[in-house]
Amino acid sequence: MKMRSHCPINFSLEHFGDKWTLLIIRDLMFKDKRHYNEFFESNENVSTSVLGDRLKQLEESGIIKKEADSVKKSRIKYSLTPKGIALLPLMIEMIVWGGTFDTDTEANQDFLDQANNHRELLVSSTREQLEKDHLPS
Amino acid sequence: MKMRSHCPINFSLEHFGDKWTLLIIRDLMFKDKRHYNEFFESNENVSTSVLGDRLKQLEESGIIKKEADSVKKSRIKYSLTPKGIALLPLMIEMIVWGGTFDTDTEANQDFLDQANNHRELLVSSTREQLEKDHLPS
DNA sequence: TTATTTAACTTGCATATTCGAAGTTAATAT
DNA sequence: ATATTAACTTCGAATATGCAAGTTAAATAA
Repeated sequence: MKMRSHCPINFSLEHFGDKWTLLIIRDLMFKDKRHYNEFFESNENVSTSVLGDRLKQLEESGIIKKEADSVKKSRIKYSLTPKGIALLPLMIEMIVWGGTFDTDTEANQDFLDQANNHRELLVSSTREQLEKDHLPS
Repeated sequence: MKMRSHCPINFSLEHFGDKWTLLIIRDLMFKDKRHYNEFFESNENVSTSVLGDRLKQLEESGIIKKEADSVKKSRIKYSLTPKGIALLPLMIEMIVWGGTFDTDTEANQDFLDQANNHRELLVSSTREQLEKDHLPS
């Protein structure tokens, strides 16, 4: 990967500084989506070519991983890695900022209140659940 | 602004989901840069056309504002608005993630330690300083 | 006073990236 | 045997980006 600089913000942007990558992470993290077609059916209408490309890049950078679904072996299941789960605090801040400044937000008010008033608890309980669902046991 | 959805994460991405916007915010927030040519001279080599476009969009969405420099009246000074200062927690999480996973990071280790161990204090003290420097008194 | 420099853009064009529609492959389900 | 589901690939068109050059207006230097 060609890096413009080793500024940590730039490093983050090189990994997910585009309009689509974090929507896939959102689906994995907060919407229990684990399959290609579920990402494809999201509200924001990603195209198959962009979706395929982003999934590939996320896997290459170790943020997600693919595995055969335990039920149907032809089906591919996507999981967050520890590096992907580490994006949780950032994602929460994205929700807080967007939920605060979009007058028509769909953000859950309880979630916003929790994020504002009991952030540590929200982060740790969500992280625990993600580790159960995504990391090998 | 055409919005793909009112998901708060999508709302955030519509505002700064690209490779350049948050680098301008970084310069304003952490590097004391307040002028066009200072942003232009950043390590990441933004082109003038993209820089001009992003400054315009950030102003239109109320994240930054322009004003005449108090010293030279021909000079334009950029400031963060409250909506821009509200990006501070998000920016700190970008620094933490990037600083954690880039083996060659330039991130300041003290800053990372503070963000990990005394986050509230780091946020509030930085916010206070930004309010002094950027908001009208 | 004239010339040069600085600052903040704007424009035009070549290149690169992204998009959307359609096609492909392989494994089920009927 | 046929249809459907899932996960992609491919390709031309639309869009965004990068680069060089040009513009404007004020400030400083000769």
